[in-house]
Amino acid sequence: MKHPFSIKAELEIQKNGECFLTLRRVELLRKIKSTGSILAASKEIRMSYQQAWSFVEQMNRLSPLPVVTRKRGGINGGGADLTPFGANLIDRYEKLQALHNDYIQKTGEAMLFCFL
Amino acid sequence: MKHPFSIKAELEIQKNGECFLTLRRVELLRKIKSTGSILAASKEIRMSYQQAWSFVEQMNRLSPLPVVTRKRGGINGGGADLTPFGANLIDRYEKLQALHNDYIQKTGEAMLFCFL
DNA sequence: GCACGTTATTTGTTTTTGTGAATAACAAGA
DNA sequence: TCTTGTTATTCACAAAAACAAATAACGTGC
Repeated sequence: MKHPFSIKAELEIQKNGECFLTLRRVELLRKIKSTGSILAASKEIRMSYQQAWSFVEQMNRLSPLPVVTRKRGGINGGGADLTPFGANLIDRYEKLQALHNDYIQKTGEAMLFCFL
Repeated sequence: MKHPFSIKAELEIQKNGECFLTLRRVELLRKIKSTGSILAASKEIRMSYQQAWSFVEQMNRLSPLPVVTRKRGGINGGGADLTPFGANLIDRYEKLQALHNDYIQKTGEAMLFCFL
């Protein structure tokens, strides 16, 4: 039997105080990788295309190297994909997130103690 | 310091998915303790009284024990103060926050690596 | 009873944020 | 040239959150 309290802490990577990477954005990147399209990715994770596009735009702008490559027109109307740098990025983020979850889970007990 | 990237992660304590405690709320609680008034506290941290009041209301509602005691009317028109439980709460939160900041600082390096 | 200052509550406005729809731009292939 | 499906862009609307102001409720001291 546990108390109904829990601790949440989402990682956010910033550049100059501007948001660069979050869990939601990594989710988007993962879908872009698997679908090859910003439009398809946004639909799958229930995000408006415009927001998905602006996230990609912002990440590319803040990043020292491009995260997503995009092309329009062509064989299938165009598409998008991750750069190797972008793929590396989500790997690192997910590992860090996993470590962080463990940490929160463990140290959070000390806090949640007082609710028993 | 080299690259302009940084990692942020704010602790949020929830009950049944509802927000119970955040850094901002602890800040409010601290000011309530020092001023003895929700109104004065809200002014000092530049938060509207209504928001401060609703935060206090929500925290008290979610907490197993009251966090803030309030009275209206009386000698100085009324006032508010922390319960011992509430005071204990901000102590724990701040310690946890400090530990967490250390952790983020340390493990974040592994992530920020790839921006060099 | 009246003044005082805070809590408590309501109402309307503003600001922010996200969304949906519509459209242009694009480049390959038929 | 025409079709196709995506990226890129704009605009108006919707939903949510924050805010300001006004007002009632309260209890102590005068």
